[in-house]
Amino acid sequence: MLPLVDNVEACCPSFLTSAVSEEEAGQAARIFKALAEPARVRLLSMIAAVGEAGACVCELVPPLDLSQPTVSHHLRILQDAGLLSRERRGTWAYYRIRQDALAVVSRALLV
Amino acid sequence: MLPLVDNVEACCPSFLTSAVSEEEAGQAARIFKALAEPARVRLLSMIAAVGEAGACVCELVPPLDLSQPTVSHHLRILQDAGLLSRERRGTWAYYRIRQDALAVVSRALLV
DNA sequence: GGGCTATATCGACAAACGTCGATGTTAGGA
DNA sequence: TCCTAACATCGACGTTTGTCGATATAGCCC
Repeated sequence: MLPLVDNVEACCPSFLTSAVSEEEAGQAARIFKALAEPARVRLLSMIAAVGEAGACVCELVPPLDLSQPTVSHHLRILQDAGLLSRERRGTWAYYRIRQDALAVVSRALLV
Repeated sequence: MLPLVDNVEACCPSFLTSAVSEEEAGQAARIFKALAEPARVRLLSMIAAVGEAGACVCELVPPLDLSQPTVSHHLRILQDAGLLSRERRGTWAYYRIRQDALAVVSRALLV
């Protein structure tokens, strides 16, 4: 699936200066929807905390009190939204924050 | 209902510097949930666009293709999240953006 | 190849959510 | 006081979503 945020400039202009179009609102809402779940906020936070090294799924499952399939499900949603990138190293999968994507969302909220 | 964002300093420290607690994640997620709907993004955008004057419900219903009760429902969710303030003037209800609340959310997303 | 480990996908189910029409509430005007 | 207008709440319905156990896939090692 195509990430919702793949280009810093293309998406989500500040919707506080002038009314956004129906399409822009839909794109913004889909990104916010990815963030609209405590488990996903914690995942994003934990992954951001380890920085460029990336966090593997095996580190992320225990802190959350959720099954491994559920954690994989949430990671996929964050990745589909363009907020995470995924990299395989051997048997493990490492997730990293896409800071540019978060910057876009952050900027969209400012006047 | 108590707004989720009623104090700029109290809520939502940046969750990108270090892992947030379970409770902080829940608070952040509830705010993002309020934004996780195209109709609500458009409402927020339209209300922000008119500035301090505030927007009355009668102006907000026609552009969205939704019934008046549904629009009232969305406005309530945004207000409960602390993103909007409401004021009655005669028969009309005027909604305004709470910029400080949006600033909190925006800052939480930055490194 | 066979077995083991890490992760992803599938199918199902309950809970949450968006939507509407109908109705309630509040305020202004005749 | 009665009527009308603006907005909010209620009750119901279909859809979406989070969750799990079971299963599939991918990759390492013996």
